[in-house]
Amino acid sequence: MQEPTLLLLTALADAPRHGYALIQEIAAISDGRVKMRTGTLYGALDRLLGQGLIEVAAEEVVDGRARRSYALTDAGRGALAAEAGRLRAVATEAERRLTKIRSMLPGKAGSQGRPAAGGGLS
Amino acid sequence: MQEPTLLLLTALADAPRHGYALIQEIAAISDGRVKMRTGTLYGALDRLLGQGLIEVAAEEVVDGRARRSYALTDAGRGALAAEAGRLRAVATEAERRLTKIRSMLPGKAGSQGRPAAGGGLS
DNA sequence: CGGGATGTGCCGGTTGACGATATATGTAGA
DNA sequence: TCTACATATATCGTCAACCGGCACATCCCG
Repeated sequence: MQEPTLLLLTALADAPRHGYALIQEIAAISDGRVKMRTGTLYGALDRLLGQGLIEVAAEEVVDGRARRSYALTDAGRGALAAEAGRLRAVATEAERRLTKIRSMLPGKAGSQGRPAAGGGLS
Repeated sequence: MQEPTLLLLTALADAPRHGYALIQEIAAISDGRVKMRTGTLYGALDRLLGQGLIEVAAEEVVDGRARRSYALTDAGRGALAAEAGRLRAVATEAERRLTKIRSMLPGKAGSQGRPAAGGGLS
């Protein structure tokens, strides 16, 4: 799962939303850094519908415009929770390693350079 | 940046490593869930070399086998730190939203359903 | 009447991940 | 000895996903 997809599921995590609202919500979540295009959005929406991670929550007409709302399914909630946990673990591990190397003085770091790789993440 | 690439940079974050060691390190980091193939590895390595995020740290011959070690550049460290921070923020936000919806009792959750989306992430 | 916001949808290009495959040496077991 | 496996690097073609761009339609404001 890539970041746009993660952002999309995150934007749906607390309430059902329709496509255009998702674009704005994702911009808000990412502090304006990610401006998802409609090509990405509707492609991902179709894919996630096919995977059963989201479902169509409502199809209404507001001011003459069709508006289709999407919601997370239980599978989608599970997938999002698993993905978020995994990514946060990797991110934490990356930050831990970056911090560690900064705390080591330059020159002859041999013995402490490679701390037992296994089991680091739970 | 996708997850395999993130894992690759993470595996290089505390010490230089050569290709085959990276595959094992990534398996360890991900608790055995990610078994990176050589196709993915060397493709990503070439790409990251081109982007200046990693560099060749050593080229030696051990037991008749060529062994090329890679290390993170300063740019690579910066990119990894930025990426890890961003992903952790999104993951945390996803978990916050998932938790929130679970804490709400069914029926008439209208007023608290949509808390000002902006600024949530710093 | 024009432009911008709202709203959904498709198409083609590019990138990156992946499985398969090739090559080569050292080590352990049948 | 011969075979299989771990170590080690590298290339190829395919496929999924993201992305920019475009098209279409309605509403509001100037």
